[in-house]
Amino acid sequence: MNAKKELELYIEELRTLVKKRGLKHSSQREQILQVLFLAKEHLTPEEIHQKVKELSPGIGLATVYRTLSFLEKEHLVNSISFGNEGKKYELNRGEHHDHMICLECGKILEFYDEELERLQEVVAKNSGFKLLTHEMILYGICPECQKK
Amino acid sequence: MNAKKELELYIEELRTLVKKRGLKHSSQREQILQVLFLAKEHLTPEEIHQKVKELSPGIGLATVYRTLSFLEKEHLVNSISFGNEGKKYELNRGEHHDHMICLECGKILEFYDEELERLQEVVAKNSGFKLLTHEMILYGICPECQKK
DNA sequence: TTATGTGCAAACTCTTTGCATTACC
DNA sequence: GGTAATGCAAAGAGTTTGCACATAA
Repeated sequence: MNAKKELELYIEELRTLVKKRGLKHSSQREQILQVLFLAKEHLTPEEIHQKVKELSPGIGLATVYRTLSFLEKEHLVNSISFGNEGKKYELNRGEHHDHMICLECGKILEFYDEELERLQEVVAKNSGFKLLTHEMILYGICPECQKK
Repeated sequence: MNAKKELELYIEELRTLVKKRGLKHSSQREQILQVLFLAKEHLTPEEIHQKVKELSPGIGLATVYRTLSFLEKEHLVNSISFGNEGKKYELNRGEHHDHMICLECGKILEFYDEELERLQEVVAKNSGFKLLTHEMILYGICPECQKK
């Protein structure tokens, strides 16, 4: 499937969802989704605002925040926060993953390990805790920065 | 070892550290450490400020922030942040653990699982990532809230 | 005595909210 | 036409910073 078609699927999902909630569609929300779709990395609200302004010059930062809250609540995007550096957002592409963050260059790597996921379930169950979601961040030095 | 003696050890550690850095001791820092020592749960800077004011009524919130930064940098305390709810601090009692947070009541449970720790090392190594530390938070519903 | 720590207030950053206006259905 | 979404500006919350004064060494 090519990227354009894939993007259309996400937008379709957004339209369906908006309708289901009795809300109205807006080009701003669609464009924010598009920016997240095209992003190769995790973006801050501010960065998203900058990029969306190329499509809708007049868009306000508040709209970005409102849209991100909505999209996150509806699980179309995920956020990751670390330290005091604020939240960063990424499109929820359906495949759960966790993150490694390089303390040297700030790069965010993604990973997924089935065994780790399974063990978390076990640990939670052993405490009588009903696991809904989790966040695992490994901090360290990425391969490139180690070479330096 | 009784609690009083244990606290004195932490304070001694603080004094040593302060000296090593060429800094000066202060009663405020000592009392913030004491509040963290006595705390049964993770505290926000604001909560710490409230509690320390019982010992030093005139202490300023800025001092709490400055001290927490210092203590965290020196690994005498750990912080945990989730969502937009700001950071919470706990005394570093030397035993690493991770957290489960109840999305219903906000309670923070601690846990430690050797196998999970080991697997994280493996996963990082497989990516050529040099693991230094990590943060794992399981979100869900605690046993008490499930009963309701 | 001299450099560090503190308290206070102002400044800053990130995020949310109120309101008049615009856009969707 | 009626309701939700937007843009703007102001307000909030949390945290940091500058500066004069207090305090430890």
